[in-house]
Amino acid sequence: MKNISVVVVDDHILLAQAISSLVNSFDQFFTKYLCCNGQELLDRVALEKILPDIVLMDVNMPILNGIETTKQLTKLYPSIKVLALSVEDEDETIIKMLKAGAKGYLLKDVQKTILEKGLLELVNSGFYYTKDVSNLLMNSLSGNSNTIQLKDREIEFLKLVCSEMTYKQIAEKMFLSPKTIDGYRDVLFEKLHIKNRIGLVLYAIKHKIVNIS
Amino acid sequence: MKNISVVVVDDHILLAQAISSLVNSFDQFFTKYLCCNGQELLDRVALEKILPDIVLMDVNMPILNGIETTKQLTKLYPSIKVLALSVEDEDETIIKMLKAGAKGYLLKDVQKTILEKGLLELVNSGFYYTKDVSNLLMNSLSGNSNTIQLKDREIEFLKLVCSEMTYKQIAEKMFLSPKTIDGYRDVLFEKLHIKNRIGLVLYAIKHKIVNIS
DNA sequence: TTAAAAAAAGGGAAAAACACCCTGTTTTAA
DNA sequence: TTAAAACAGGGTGTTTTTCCCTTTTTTTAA
Repeated sequence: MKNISVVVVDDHILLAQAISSLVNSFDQFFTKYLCCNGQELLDRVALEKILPDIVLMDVNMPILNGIETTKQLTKLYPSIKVLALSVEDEDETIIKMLKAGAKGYLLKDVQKTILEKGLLELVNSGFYYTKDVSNLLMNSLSGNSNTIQLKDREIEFLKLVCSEMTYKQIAEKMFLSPKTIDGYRDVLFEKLHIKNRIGLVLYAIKHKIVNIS
Repeated sequence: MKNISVVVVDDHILLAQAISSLVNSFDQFFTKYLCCNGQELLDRVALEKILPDIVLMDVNMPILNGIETTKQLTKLYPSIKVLALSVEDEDETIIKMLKAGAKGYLLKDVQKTILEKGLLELVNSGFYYTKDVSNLLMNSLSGNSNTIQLKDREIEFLKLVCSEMTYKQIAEKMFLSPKTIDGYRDVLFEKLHIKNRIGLVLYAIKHKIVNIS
């Protein structure tokens, strides 16, 4: 009966164990093992002869986050089905996760029956999208993808903006002229419909470009 | 055997159910019911003849958060033991929660055995503190409590600082002269050892005075 | 009830941020 | 291979922020 193996990846051990306990309460599923972060999962899977059927993956994790982990995992082992499980309901994050190869995305505030249903669907159909996620996907794919693309250098700049440094000091740190920094700032103001540096800080934090720990 | 009742309060239903499943796997404990937020808990408890023994309370919740809920709950029903369960490891939050009347504080990244131990201790001793929390309490009580106290108006100001408004606009919104706002800012710079407005924004976000949703 | 403390308001000036103009060079893509 | 886009930088002026001060008003406590 219990023939479908699940691996739970979550940096909060108690939560991982709790979810594992829940999974074990489902008829057809059992938890193979738990991992505290993405790196641990990749290391562990690499050593295995028999791969897990499903990985229940948290998105926000230290060391190697859910998105990166999913990217690498699905590339190396396309047969493993990743179901993202997160508190994060930002469109951008969901899209990123699905692009990375996740076969479904569940918010942590769904009912456990939904989780069971999701796992079953994943086995039967190979994917599972809730209505919300489907709608999101539709909008995203129908040209409406106004995902603002930031360049590497802009992201680097944004990180420094979220500090008490002046633009002059940021320029020094990036080995650029203060004038160039002026340019970066103005471009971002335009791109993000923002008026001042406070706006940049709020944007960077909201979109997790920097992490205030 | 299963004679100690536990109520789980967490806004993420799946997590509440998962933790509940875990609790039910412990010998002496059973989950009485789940709540999605503090208000729901208070309403429910008010209707009951037999109170739960233990409440496993998340700290960050919508509608009525863990701290406020604990305050009210322990005031009305001192016999109920609240065990805080959170991802939050900020000293300030922990102190607040314990001051509110929680009998223990567990991080969500502990082992499930610790949870079981905590629950047992709670029943036997009436409280359960991990080593970390004990140390924190010590430092906090031994005069070393340099918890920076912000005034209501300062908090109101800080919230507005975390927006794209200029100080002049903030002054208007608070019905004060821009010069008074200058004063507020300078006082906070001094208090928080900060150099500029960006510092204020970072502080406010880090200490959850504003919530970037 | 009076002295002290805190809150509110203000003047002035330097520094930083912002806005808008511009010129080249280097990459990228049609 | 050529046009467009991205990148780096310059000049100038305005606004906002920051940091000195001082003064008035309100609150608090002795």
